[in-house]
Amino acid sequence: MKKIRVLIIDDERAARSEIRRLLAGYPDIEIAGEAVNVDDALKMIQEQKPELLFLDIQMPEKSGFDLLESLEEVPLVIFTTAYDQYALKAFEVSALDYLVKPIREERFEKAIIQARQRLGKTDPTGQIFVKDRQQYHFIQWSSVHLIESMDNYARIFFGDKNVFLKSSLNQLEEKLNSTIFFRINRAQIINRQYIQTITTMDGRLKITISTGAQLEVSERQSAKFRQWAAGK
DNA sequence: TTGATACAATTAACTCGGGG
DNA sequence: CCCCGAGTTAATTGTATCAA
Repeated sequence: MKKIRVLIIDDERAARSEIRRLLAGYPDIEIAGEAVNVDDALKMIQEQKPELLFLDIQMPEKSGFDLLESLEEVPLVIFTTAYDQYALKAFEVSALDYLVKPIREERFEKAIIQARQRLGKTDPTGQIFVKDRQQYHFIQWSSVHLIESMDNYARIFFGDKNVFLKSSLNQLEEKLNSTIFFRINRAQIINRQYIQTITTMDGRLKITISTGAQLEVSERQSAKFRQWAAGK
């Protein structure tokens, strides 16, 4: 069985060893390391590429949220916090799970089971963590149907929401899985899994995505799009 | 020192028309 | 359907500026 590699991030020694102790009962989980602050965690994540984080939210200097925001690829996250669930709800974060300290064993097991399930489902696109105004979002790339350029930023549409990301379309295009995402013109990237209909009006391709939005593919990209669509 | 904002320069992408 | 060229548009990047 493939082991799940986890990283424990907490400024308090006691909290880290508590998680270590709880994890001892799970042979399929391997502790890739411990970090005591966000900067250390950043380094370790880049080196170790853990699949799961146990992340404390409140830490001196930078918070757990700050850490996630600065990551290009965000692993699964189980927040560990002294806040109660209701206080956390205020953040509107939809994490894999929250564990409120002190952590009960049954509760911990539940979280682990969820993590196993999520890791079992292969999600090829991964997720990002974005703050938009007062809201934090975990965004699965697979849930993103449209990305539009807005000045130097990108507006990412997912579900019925959208957020700004401090990144240009070019940068996103490079990093995104090109088998799923396609640049239909210089201002828009679409997720091809959300394409509903493709029509052609005097040579121009028009795509309707599942939100009902009608998008025009530029002439140049139309040619590439045909190739790409044929490629699969 | 950082971060946000503004503007100008660059350049890729765009449209349109004309031919294979 | 595809390619080419000329002229236009706008996304992106770099530089400057100002506030915290």
